[in-house]
Amino acid sequence: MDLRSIKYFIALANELHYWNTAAKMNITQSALSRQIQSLESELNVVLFDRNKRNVKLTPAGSFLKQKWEVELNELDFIHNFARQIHLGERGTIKIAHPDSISASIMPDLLATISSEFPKLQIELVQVLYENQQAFLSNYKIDLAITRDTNNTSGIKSTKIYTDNLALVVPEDHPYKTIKDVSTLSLAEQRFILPTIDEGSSYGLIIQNFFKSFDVVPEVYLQSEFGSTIIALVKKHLGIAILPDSYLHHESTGLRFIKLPFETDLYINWRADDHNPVLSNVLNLILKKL
Amino acid sequence: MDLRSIKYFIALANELHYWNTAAKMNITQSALSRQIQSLESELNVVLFDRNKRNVKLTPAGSFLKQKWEVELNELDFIHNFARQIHLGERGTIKIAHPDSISASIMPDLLATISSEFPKLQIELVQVLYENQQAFLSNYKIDLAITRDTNNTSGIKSTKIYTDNLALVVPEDHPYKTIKDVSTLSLAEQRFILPTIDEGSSYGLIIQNFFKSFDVVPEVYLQSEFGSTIIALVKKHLGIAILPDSYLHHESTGLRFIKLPFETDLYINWRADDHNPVLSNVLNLILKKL
DNA sequence: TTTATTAATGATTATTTTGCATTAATGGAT
DNA sequence: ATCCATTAATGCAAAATAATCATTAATAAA
Repeated sequence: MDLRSIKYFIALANELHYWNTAAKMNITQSALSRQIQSLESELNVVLFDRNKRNVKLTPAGSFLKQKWEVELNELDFIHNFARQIHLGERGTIKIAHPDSISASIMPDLLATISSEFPKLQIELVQVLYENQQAFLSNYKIDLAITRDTNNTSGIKSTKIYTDNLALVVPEDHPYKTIKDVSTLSLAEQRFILPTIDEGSSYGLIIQNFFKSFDVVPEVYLQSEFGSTIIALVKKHLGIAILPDSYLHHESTGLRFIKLPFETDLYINWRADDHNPVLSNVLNLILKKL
Repeated sequence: MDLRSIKYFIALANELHYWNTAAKMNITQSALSRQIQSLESELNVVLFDRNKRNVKLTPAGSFLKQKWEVELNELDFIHNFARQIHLGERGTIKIAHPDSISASIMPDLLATISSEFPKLQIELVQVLYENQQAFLSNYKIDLAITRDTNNTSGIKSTKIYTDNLALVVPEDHPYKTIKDVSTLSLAEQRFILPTIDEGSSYGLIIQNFFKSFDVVPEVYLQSEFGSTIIALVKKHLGIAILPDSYLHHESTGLRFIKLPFETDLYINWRADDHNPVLSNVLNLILKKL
């Protein structure tokens, strides 16, 4: 049963006149007549009471007109919706991102995405470093923003941002600029550092910093979460090394001393993910870069 | 867009294999492939992610599968329902009937109809005599049971029942049988009679009764509704003449004296009404007669 | 590297739909 | 009553659409 013939039927049910309806539908009266006939024979329902002069809906026809109008509308809506999904304008995307950028580049990024695709639902997730890759592979997240490149096959990565490392100290700390930092004084500091995983390139950069001063830091506290680290520094429990982007967080009572070491931000996604939502968002991010 | 191709789509979405699906649907793989392609191009939505080896639903395809399954079910239900209406098994019929038969032949009639067409909805209406014809013509009722034949063009009538008139008196009334009734005593009675309309054949019969006794009755109360009349007779406010079928009503405290005058029952319907529900019901009634 | 599997596609055939011309029924006008 | 205009159905030919068969091309597995 063709939806087109149902549309013809509804038009005829409104006009109750074959010639007029056929004209409106841009077909001949003959074609319309046969369309209705085939509908009737397919349904085994007489739709119109008609003689050579008059056309009138039967009770069954009147019932079907009512119902079909609703159904056609519904289908129309569904098809439009599907088209939006196809175009990547609808749907959901789950993005994991590190805490450090939640106040700096994330707000910009989200604003851009949602102004370009206002119907898109974005879910933000904080995922522990060790789980990120698995979550991506298992479709628990669609996009991961990380400070490490991903070497897994099936996952693609691109660098999207670079920021400096900064030494984070309380406002009353003797370190005012980079020039105050020396091997001697560094060795006396107590450090609060992120949990550094084996082979993490982010961890490597931090190690490089210490190596450049030929110091092995006293690390007495570790946390995965930057906001925790910041709170601890504020309470004079130590000093920290964090990406510069934390400056965007609430940072009164703290001093960020920019260091000549850079840390990169990458986005990671499944190479074989053809979800149009993802490619749209990806394109947008890469275009903005 | 053909519903058949949507069914193919759903089958393929379940199988995710063209050859198997084509076999199940009794078409060739080539035909199925082209059906899906034409669906996709008509919708402007890619339904499956596929290469020469694998078939997988796209997000839009998966959405459509869900939605279309529901819609197809709905349509199926609608079409079946329409078929039943067509066959006159479903739908509604509105029947007007006089009060007098609501306890005698109506229950039988309704039982017959609803056992034959259990899905039929029957609406019973009490319509004032003067409105009956107009209501029928204006499609407010489909079937009118009356005590008068209908002379309007476009309305068909058939007699379905005949019953006797009866004199209705309180149990303690001196009239015990027809033999007690005389011109002299009749003239002393106070009568409660139905509102008698100009040209009503039912009214004519009642007039004939009085004429046969050469009496002009004292009518001091008139009511359209038999049950009201009966209540009044019970309270000794007068005596009445009613169709015998009122005997089936609650009638303790009353005596029905059968009179040698008959009143007929007719059914009336629109001559041009092709509603299958009506013709079914009509056939049933006429067959039972 | 070879083989088996499998979706797509070109060419042909079959089916369905359409348009044109005509027919037959019917309501209204004379 | 009769004729006329209107209008839905229909026979036939043409056009459009869909199906089949045979083949191709990609690819996962042996």
